[in-house]
Amino acid sequence: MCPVSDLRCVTRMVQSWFPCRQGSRLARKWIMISPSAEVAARLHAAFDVIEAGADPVLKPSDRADLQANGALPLAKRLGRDAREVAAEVLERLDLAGICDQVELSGPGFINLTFADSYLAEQLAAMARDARLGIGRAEHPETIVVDYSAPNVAKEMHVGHLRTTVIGDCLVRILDFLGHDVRRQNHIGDWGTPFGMLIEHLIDVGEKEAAHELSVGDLNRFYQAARASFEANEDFRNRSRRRVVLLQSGDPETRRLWRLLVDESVRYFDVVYEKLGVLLTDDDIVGESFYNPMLPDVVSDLAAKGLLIEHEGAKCVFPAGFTNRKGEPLPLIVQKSDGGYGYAATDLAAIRDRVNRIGATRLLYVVGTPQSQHLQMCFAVARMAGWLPDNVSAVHVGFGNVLGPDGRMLKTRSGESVKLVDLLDEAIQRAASAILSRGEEESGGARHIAGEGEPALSSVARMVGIGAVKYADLSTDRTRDYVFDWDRMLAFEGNTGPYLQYAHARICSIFRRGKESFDRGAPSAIPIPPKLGHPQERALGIALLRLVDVLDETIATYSPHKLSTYLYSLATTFTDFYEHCRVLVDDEVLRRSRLLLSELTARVLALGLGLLGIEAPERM
RNA sequence: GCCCCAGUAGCUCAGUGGAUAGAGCACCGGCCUCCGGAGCCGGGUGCGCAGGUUCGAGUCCUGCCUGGGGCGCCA
Repeated sequence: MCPVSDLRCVTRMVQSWFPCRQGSRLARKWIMISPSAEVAARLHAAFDVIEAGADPVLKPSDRADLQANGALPLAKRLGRDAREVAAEVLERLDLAGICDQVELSGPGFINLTFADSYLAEQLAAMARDARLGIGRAEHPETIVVDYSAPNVAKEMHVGHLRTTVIGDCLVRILDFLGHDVRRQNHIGDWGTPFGMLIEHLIDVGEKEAAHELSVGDLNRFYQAARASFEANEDFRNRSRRRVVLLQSGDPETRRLWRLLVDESVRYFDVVYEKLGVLLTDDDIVGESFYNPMLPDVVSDLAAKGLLIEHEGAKCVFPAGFTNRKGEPLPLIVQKSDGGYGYAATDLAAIRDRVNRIGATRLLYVVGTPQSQHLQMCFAVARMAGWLPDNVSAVHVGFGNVLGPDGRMLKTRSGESVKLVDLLDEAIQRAASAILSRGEEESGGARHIAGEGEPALSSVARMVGIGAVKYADLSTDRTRDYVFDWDRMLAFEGNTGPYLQYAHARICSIFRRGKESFDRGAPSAIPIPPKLGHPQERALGIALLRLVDVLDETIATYSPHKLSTYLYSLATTFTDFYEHCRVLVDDEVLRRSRLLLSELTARVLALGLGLLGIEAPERM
């Protein structure tokens, strides 16, 4: 199996592209800008002389720009003095033109300070590149991302928020890094509930049912079906017969089923559109798609001798899973009544994704409660040979969305919150936040007021949806997080609106200075910026971390690492902005600072874009 | 009972085995004639508990405590 760190191709590429004294290999189709990776490559070379493959343990430092701690563990292994080993590394270390200070400190730390000229050149190169120095993967993978997965004829609720937002973010980043990303929306469009739903559809009338479903009144439809099922013996019998008809392919039943699916999908599209995610109808590969493959899944498992019949059910017992009595825990593939469990569908999906799609990596953006189920499916798929060693499967799990009371977010009446209601409230709250800022002396709405009502509603949508997404993507996905309107919509702190505002303010500097830039194109002023002030230098270094941050973000599928970086970049820019006036008379200095400002805006716009958040130029 | 996840400042959260654990919010006191206040400076006995590994532990290991979740035919 590929380790997760395989996606850390970015750093590895840099290391292989910038080896010592092999500058000719720089002539590549695209560039990759990462000063720390450059330094790492040279440190590796120096450490290799002492012990091949020794890790320099390079980190950002508060005592210099970078620090290499690798001499300490290496000295320990060799039974030598750490300062002595570090000194030997320094003798072999060639950082000419890159660092102008390299010093040995403490018990064996190596502190490294970049030469301003090097940083300035790297920033100019970053500005020249439409992709801001982010290269494409040398060996692109085909990566399936399974996310969102709502159920037909059931409301999309707050529980679908995280999978959809996180999954979409990972898709955007992987795609940007040059991988072949395949979105898979595994909707719940099959199973016994459809007998009940189709019978209810018949009772209500097709036209009325289609209307209810397409406008998003899914809860009422589902609950009414459920109520009939529980209250009415005749309805129950009809429903059961209908399930049999559906599974046997009865044309009229299939037509009614298709009606349910199509109307639901139409509604999902409305929600996706509002949320601003990439998912389209082409990404829908529902459970029904795998239905014809299930018998083959079972027979193949049987042929491989993995299937064990237990209490009438056909099961596989992967090693390492036990139940509450300590007995082996089965993955039930076929139920005792002959029906297929969802495990069978998941196994069929793995086979399909590996064989038909040709995936080398499978990501499942699914809540942590499903962890055991997915691990069992992966284990069985490996036993069956459906998941070869060169294909990895990863559960990208996430925690719950909690209300202010610290419990799962619910409405006052205790129902789950409709996702579409939540999004509408976000947009409405954003609009009033923007308007109330406009009433203050120098606040925001007047800056877009001239563009009329559509501009306000457009910005409100970007800010409101962005706030919800950012709140979700700015904390470690494995933890639960508390949903708090006031905090996520604040223009201060680590929030979406703050970052959007930072971006808009930089755009404002350009407007005032009668300057402009194109966020998706090479800069018009790709000059090496002056880094004489500490704040200019700090901003430059922050900008040059972008590639490393994306690398770290995708290595653990943790969007919050990108969020944290963007926030720190914005605060670093604020410090620069306070100390270094951009629109000065000195033309050289003005262009230099405009370049730093432009790069910051472009990094913010790109980073927010990768999170699935839009960055308006005015707000 | 077994397994998984989480526990860091009053609150919400960062924190690659490295040197003195950081932000934001809230609170108090000062400051700023300035590109849209994105403000600035000062004010804190915080890593659930106890062991262990290590030159070095918020981070790794073991046990416990607390909270959430999962544990055979729903998906």
